[in-house]
Amino acid sequence: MKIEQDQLIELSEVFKLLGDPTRLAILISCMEEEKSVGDIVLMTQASQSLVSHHLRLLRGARLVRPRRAGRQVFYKAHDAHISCTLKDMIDHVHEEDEL
Amino acid sequence: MKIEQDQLIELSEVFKLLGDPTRLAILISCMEEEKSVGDIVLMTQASQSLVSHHLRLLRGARLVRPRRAGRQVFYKAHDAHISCTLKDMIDHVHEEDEL
DNA sequence: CCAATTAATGAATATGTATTCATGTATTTG
DNA sequence: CAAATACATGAATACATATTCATTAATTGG
Repeated sequence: MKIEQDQLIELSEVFKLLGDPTRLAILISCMEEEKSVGDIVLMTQASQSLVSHHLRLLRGARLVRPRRAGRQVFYKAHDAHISCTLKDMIDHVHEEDEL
Repeated sequence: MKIEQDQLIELSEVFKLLGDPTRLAILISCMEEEKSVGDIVLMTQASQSLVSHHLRLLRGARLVRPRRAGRQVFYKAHDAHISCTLKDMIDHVHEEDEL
């Protein structure tokens, strides 16, 4: 397995973003359908401010993308590949429980 | 996508481990074949101590497994699923470069 | 325009963690 | 057994980052 230094860092930065439970929950919550920030706040039980901060990071890494609709902003997982990888790993975690 | 709180945390802890470039490099370096700690030190250009510390974390999460042979200890990626996910994402990073 | 709602931001803090340095442990060889 | 090699560990430090609090910006409805 070969990998350049740049790519290594790039990759680890994505993992780092997925490595916080709150942020991971946020990403998962808008993996299948668009969710408003308010929705995400409710689902994750995190403060509005914290959710916004995390969303900014996820946006910055292009892991989610925003769509403004009136005063609400809807977020959705940006990349299908990320979604699939996530689903795979979630399934993996589920399987482990069944052993 | 449903996921329990426990699993969310478990999953984010795995990502957190992959989220450090040095540790990710270490894991990648022993993804296909066993590598001694010394080999890993050479490949990653990190200090022996740092490599050992990271290996302990990776061991703790069962991401790698050790095998002692004389004075050397060989490490290898523990789980095929992790390896596959990693390969997928590395391939993904490669593809992005070609766009 | 004003008030209300929804989201984003900046600064401050508290906590976590990557890295180093010095040292300790296991194993082999002479 | 002594010395050398290969790896692990603990404490200390430096750095990063998650979270909160207070405030600001954007948008809509009255």
